[in-house]
Amino acid sequence: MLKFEIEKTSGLARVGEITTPNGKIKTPAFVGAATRGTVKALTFSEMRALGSQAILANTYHLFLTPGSKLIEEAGGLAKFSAWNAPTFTDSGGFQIFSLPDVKITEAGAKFKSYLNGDKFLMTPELSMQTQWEIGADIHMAFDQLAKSENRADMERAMNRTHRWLDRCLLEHENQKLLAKKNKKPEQFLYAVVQGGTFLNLRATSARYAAEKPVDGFGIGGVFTADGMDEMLKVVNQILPSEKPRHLLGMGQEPRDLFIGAEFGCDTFDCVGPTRLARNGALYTLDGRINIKNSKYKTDFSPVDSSCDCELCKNYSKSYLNHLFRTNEITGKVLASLHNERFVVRTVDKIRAALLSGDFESYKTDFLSRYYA
RNA sequence: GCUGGAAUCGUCUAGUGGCAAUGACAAGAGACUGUAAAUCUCUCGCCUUCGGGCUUCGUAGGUUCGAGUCCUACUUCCAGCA
Repeated sequence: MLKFEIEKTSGLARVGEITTPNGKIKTPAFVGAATRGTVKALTFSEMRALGSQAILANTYHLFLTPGSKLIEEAGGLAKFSAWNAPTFTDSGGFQIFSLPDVKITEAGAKFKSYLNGDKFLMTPELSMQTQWEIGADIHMAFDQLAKSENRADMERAMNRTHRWLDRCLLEHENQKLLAKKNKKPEQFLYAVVQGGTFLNLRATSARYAAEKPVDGFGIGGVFTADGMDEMLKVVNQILPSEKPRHLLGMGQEPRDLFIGAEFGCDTFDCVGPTRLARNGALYTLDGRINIKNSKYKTDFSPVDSSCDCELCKNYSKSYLNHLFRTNEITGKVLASLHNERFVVRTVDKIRAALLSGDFESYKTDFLSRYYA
């Protein structure tokens, strides 16, 4: 069983520490999105320097290239990428939802490779096998997101997710035995809770997952902070408190992190910070700015004077504006560094505030300023 | 000096009688939440009560119902020859 120690709780919120074979994660924590085994535009030494504790890669992408067997041969994702710290893999379930031309049956999802059009069938079993080969510390169960907000669709996807979870667990147990025999480090499985915006479906899904011998939980299918507090309240009151919970894909908006932590989520991952950065949108305590705007051409102040990242300590908005206008790679690097630092630090401060009992005031101060 | 060729929105460019005029870049703005995303969308002559109105394709004339497109002259640039 995955080791998760809770240091303090406050309502549904908790401060804790997850121990993986590749190291510890102090929670709540923001996990960097490293879909292809890299956080776009950043090196892992930069990620470490900005305080990132863990990364999340994607089974689908790594399955296609370079292939999970190769990563296994290289010694697993943490070693292959030289990240050498805790790793998660997403199951590929999200790709069923987001890619065009995916056919879903009870068996699994027929994908078409975006690289060369090759067709293959991703099943719960194959996802588990692939994740074991990739060798991340924490795996996500292969799940299905509904393609509409329609209740019937949502319920169907949820039920399929549950049936697939059982298959994932069976395969995971097989892989666990195999690993033991081969003296490979243990790897852990999170079940994924679905149910969309329907609170009773969420409750059903949480109850289903709660009874399974999994190591933790992913909460999936969330796309907006609207109603997220109510949903998390329902789900996290049902999920056993002694196991960690990961809020899948949320964190582009700082409010997501506050709501997520307050209502009992321990880790977050999101592509938003780095994608926004590459596209010129930067977080500041006073809200998001678009560094490409002409008004920054002659603004020689830092992006966020309270930020301790490399960008804000050394460079001006004017310089970053110039890098973006001239499409210099370094602009995207510095912006990514800043945004990633911003979210990591925000979650770290949430952790500190929970510990000191100042969460409410920190939250109010931050959100009222950011969304003013 | 002669002989060809060319001048179109900030730049390059499409356009061979129905055109406020193509495309790219630049510029201005917006979007982005388990990443087929260093991507995508919108605006980009002036004015507008959003119906439309006005002024545009080097300059000046002309032909034509209609000219960026055809003709004449001029101006500038390019190439070749002297």
